[in-house]
Amino acid sequence: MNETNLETLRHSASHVMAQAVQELFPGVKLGIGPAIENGFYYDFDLPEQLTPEDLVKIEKKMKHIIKQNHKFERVEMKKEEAIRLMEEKGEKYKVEILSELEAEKVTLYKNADFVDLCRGPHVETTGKIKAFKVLSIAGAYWRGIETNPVMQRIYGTAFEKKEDLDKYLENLEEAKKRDHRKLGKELDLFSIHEEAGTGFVYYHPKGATVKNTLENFLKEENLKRGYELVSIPHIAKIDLWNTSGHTNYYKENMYFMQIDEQDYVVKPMNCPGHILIYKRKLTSYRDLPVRYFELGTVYRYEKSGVLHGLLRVRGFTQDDAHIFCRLDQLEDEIISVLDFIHYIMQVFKFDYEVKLSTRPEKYAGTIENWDKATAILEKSLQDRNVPFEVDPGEGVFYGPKIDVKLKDALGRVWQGPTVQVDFNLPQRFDLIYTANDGSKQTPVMVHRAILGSIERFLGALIEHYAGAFPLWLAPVQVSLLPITDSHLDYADKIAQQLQQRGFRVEIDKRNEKIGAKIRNAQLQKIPYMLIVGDKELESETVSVRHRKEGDLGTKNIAEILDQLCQDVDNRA
RNA sequence: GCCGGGAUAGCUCAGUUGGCAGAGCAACGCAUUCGUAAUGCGUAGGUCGUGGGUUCGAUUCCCAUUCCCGGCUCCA
Repeated sequence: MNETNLETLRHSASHVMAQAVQELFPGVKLGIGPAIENGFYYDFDLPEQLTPEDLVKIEKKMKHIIKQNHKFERVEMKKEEAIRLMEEKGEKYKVEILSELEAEKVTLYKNADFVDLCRGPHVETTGKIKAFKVLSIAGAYWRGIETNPVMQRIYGTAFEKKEDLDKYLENLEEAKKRDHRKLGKELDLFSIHEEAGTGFVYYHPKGATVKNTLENFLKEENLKRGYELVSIPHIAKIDLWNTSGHTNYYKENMYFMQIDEQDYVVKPMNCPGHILIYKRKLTSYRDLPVRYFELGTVYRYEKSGVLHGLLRVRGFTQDDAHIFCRLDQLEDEIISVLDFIHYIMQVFKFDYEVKLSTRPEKYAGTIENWDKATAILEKSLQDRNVPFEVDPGEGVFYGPKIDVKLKDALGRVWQGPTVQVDFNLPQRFDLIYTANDGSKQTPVMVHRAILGSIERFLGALIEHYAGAFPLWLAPVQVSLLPITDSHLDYADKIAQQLQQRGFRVEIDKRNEKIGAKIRNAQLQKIPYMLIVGDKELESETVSVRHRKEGDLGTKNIAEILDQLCQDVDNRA
């Protein structure tokens, strides 16, 4: 079944659901019921609050309707006539939609006694809907506008075949198991504390190890590519943010404080800081491009309801860089950022999709510059044979951008790297460089982040790997499992040898049987377990067990070190 | 921020129609010294998220508040 048909099927299912709800709860007012990416929903205005039990009833009723195999009939009528019909039925939301339609004639779809305003198309009969499930209830503003009344939205999904539905439901289960908040607790990675403030992350030793490993990796990769490390304070006087314009268009997200009758801001972004560093001296055209990199921690106030584990927080660290260059250098810079992104993404085995966002209605700078920059972004993508889609008008007001969406092991999509051209800040801060003719010119600025926020990326990584980090990232890389207490000294000796080579090692010294120690190490998703008993002690070896491959047999120290080094090098 | 649901031991959860608070895992102790996913016995652990109210008595009912969960809106 192709996508259009699946959409039709799901949309038809949403009609059936609305019909079921209407039969079960007379007096319900209908909102809208579209097909969405993984299913469909329908919004209802109901005096009583729906419960999970109601969902079961609704699903039953739907099955009944489907069994009766009603025909979906297309009815065309004049708009006024349709408005009258919906007014009679008391469907005020439908009337609202209809009166905003410009067409003279509208279509309605009818199955049995149920009529709904709808563009269609639909499957021929309700009986065509075979594999479906009602999933959940949630509140949703009418037409998505915050000031509108809240409706009850019921989500469901439908597939052509039962196998597809089952697979989807299994996928949902798998996603639940991989939830980074659950794994974060189970693997002792991080916590968020009520008394310290929601949205602020505390990394435990293991989580901090992963974060630190990621950060070191990024630093090295940035240095390799000609970026220079900078570092800026977390607080700056409000004047800086007045110049940058943030106090204007970003103030809802900023933390303010007053000290000695001076207003200060906790930085929500790093760019103004990097700009001050650029401005410390006169820059020659020969010095460009200047590339400043920082693991910059920023603080942004986010509405309480949007916070979500590591994925949406109030304090986070960006792998942020700002490139100051001449317009004629822009293309090369963009291309090398694209290569950089590609390299990093394949390290983590993420597939990705690319979007090019163009000029929005409100914008800073000249149209000529916008067109030039957009053309350069486009050309760079073509140059590297990166397939991309254009998101018209989705650029930031200060310049066009390239957004990269990561696809994880379950096929879910995450916001990833971003590359943004900026004409606005160089002007606001009067950035200049001296051109070869001695004139003062304004450089172009590029904002880019590869991982985006370390917090969000780490959250995505946990789910991508289901908590089983590859060896180079694993907080504990090797667990030594002595068979009995008499092997503790030997385990210590091996551990020291591995530690000296830079590996993160742990010894399970508990008075437990080997089965229990293995189980614990497996649950902690530790890549390598080294079992040591009498045999190993005598022969100066270890028994190697890999968390995925199981028993790998006996190896001597040189062999296991070799294997570990290989895995780290391959980032396997 | 908005709508709805929640908060009980370190973790996962049960429970009280208002009357001394429960299990498994983890921790600790003792025994056991064991070969590839859980050895046995015992000990300790709680202002039942926080603040008010109703009541002879509140973990339970009511109100407020904080935080969490599912969405909406917004976003890295």
